[in-house]
Amino acid sequence: MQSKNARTLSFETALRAAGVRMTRQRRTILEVLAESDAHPDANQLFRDVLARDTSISLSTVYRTMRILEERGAIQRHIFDDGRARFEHSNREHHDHLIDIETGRVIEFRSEKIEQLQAEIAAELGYEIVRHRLELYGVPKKSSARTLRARK
Amino acid sequence: MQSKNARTLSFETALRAAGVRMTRQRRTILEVLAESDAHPDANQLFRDVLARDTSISLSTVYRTMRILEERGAIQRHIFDDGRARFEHSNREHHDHLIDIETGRVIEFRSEKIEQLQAEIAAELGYEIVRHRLELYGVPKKSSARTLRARK
DNA sequence: GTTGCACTTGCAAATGCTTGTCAATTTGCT
DNA sequence: AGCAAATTGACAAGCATTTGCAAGTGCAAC
Repeated sequence: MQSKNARTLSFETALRAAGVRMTRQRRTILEVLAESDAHPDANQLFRDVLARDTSISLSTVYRTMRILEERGAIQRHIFDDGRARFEHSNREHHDHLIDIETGRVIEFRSEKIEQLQAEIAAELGYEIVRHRLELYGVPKKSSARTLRARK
Repeated sequence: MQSKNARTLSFETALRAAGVRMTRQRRTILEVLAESDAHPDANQLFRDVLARDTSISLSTVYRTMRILEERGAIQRHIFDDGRARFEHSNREHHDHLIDIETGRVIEFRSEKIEQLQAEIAAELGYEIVRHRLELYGVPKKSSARTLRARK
């Protein structure tokens, strides 16, 4: 509770410093986004936000997302379904593994892959500005992990 | 010339075997796609195709792309501009490096990265069905490659 | 080569997500 | 409190892509 507020507040402070006015709508949207550990799309976010404040429009959700993205406060991901999904920026960089069957999004990070990417780009004469790595998969029936978990 | 026809023909044969009727429109679209070494989007493809046959509609391009994708004959990529781009499947798997400044798409392949991806997925209890890896970058001013090229 | 019918096509209208317009409201500064 | 500028909600518009439908075409069987 306390930590959640702290997280939201620091978020607000940073945005205020960047010249973003704190409106009731934005505060609510930020709260919802801060508490969500998923990767909601605009509509999902809109619905979640509506549960707390019935006077927020979808336009505002989109506008807020755009502003937050420009300020670097959030990140926009577009997976294979074509819709934009949002998540906080104030966390470590990571890539995504998407469960094709359920749509669940799992985050992961691999230093090795990051490094290899940089090497490959360098070989091609490029410097990476950003990248996108998404793995689409299905749960393994009999992975080592599953077997271990069964014991 | 000869090889181009051969490529297009084998393409046709395979599709016919898969139960796809060969219409004038589809043949033209396939030809254009087979000759293109770029990653055209629907509109670009449409324009290229129009140059050979004025009686082909954009709908047909889209419909054909969908059918070819379902048959595994082509692959669909959606980069950061949000539009779908198409390319032949009858080539080795590869990933993409996109030049942010020019939009140029460079293909590359890394066995190591492929392997790492599989390992990561396995650790998370998943099996990869497909993946998407895109590097967005800018040309390096002074890479080893550039220096070498200057000599 | 003709026939028949399911498959295709072009066109226009519809879709789904996202952005733009604008009058009315709200924010943050003084 | 008072005001300029930023923000909002409602709705229209934009864009890539898909779909409904009437007319046209490929191709397997005759």
